[in-house]
Amino acid sequence: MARTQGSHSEITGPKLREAARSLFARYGYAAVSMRQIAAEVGVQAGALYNYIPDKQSLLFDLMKTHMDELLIAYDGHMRDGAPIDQLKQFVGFHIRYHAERPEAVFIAYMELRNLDPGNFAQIEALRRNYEARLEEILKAGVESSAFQVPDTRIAAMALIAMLNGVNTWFREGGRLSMAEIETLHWDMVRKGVLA
Amino acid sequence: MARTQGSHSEITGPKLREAARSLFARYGYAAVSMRQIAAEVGVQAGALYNYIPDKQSLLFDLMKTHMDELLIAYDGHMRDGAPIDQLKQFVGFHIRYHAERPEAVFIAYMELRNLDPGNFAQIEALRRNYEARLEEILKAGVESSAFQVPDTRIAAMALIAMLNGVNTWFREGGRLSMAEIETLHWDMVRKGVLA
DNA sequence: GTCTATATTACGATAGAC
DNA sequence: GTCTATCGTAATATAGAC
Repeated sequence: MARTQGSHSEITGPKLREAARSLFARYGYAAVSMRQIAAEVGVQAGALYNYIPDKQSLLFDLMKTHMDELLIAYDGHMRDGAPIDQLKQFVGFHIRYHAERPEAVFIAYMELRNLDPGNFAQIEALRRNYEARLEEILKAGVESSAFQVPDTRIAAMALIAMLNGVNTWFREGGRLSMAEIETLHWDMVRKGVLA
Repeated sequence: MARTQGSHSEITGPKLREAARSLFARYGYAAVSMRQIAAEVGVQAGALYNYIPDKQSLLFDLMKTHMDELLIAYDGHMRDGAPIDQLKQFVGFHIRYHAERPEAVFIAYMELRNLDPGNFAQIEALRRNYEARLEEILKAGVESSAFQVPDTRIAAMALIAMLNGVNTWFREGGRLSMAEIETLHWDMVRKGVLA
């Protein structure tokens, strides 16, 4: 510690993203200054521009990376099975994956309006992509008569909204464990879509 | 029009709140300047301080008023009945009331982190108050064996999260009417809690 | 009650030394 | 790659004229 000058490209880059993720999640993109981020990283504000062209790119990078990783993780996690099994996998994956990275999740849906139009369109496309994967499960369940869902699009959005709710209040060490919360939600989801 | 000076206390006050509500909802509290609000109202920025002590008070006033009115409207809307009927009333009330004032709703849950600590505590108390009313319905239903809900607190939060989801995508004139959306959600809620 | 003008502070971003 | 210093702009809020 205590070195105030010198080259640190391999650590400053990641630290910059971590600091921005933490601060944006807590105070919001518009309320956080480049100077605050720099202080958290341990450099002066000007030094940040060796890593990013501007503040907007930093926000976009965080959101794009989060969505890309979400889709990759989802595809790696899912196994074949009946619609009811796939739905259970989705619920478990969604709750746990999001609970493990609350900051990125929070930013991804609170800061959409602070994205430039072109950036917004890209993130929106990824979000719809994820939503569509749940809808496909619901559609398959309706076709096999396992589910009774009058409108799979609405149901997919409603279920994701419900599952996202966990992220607004869950804290490690609270009254319920993550596993219990998962069970309780799966119970409601299952009953809600079953024929 | 075209009068650029003079007294307008009876219209400027409400116009100020309307402008702030609209701009905060669209761009976020931190991203909106007093000058922007003043331009929307049709006065200079300094004139706004005849109506509010500072920007923070303006945000708090919008959120406090919204929550107060929500609770009053809820109490005026609810009628006695079996838990299942009360739950249906809650779902209908919540979806419609929130759909009618999307800006205030959006602000009420996106701008919580921009409230000063004392203001935050007040709004949080009102929000928990509203949530508790749904939980009471669920508890009554469990006691009468009409509902099977293992954890009424979690279920209340999950259901409200699901219903709030409507506000993030509903637009008048879309594929589905408000009544259809209400029916679809009631269908899921009902099945999700029934014994 | 609103205006113009301004005090004070902070912002994002850049330039040039090391 | 990071520093110090700074450019140009804009923020909240206030003062005093009308």
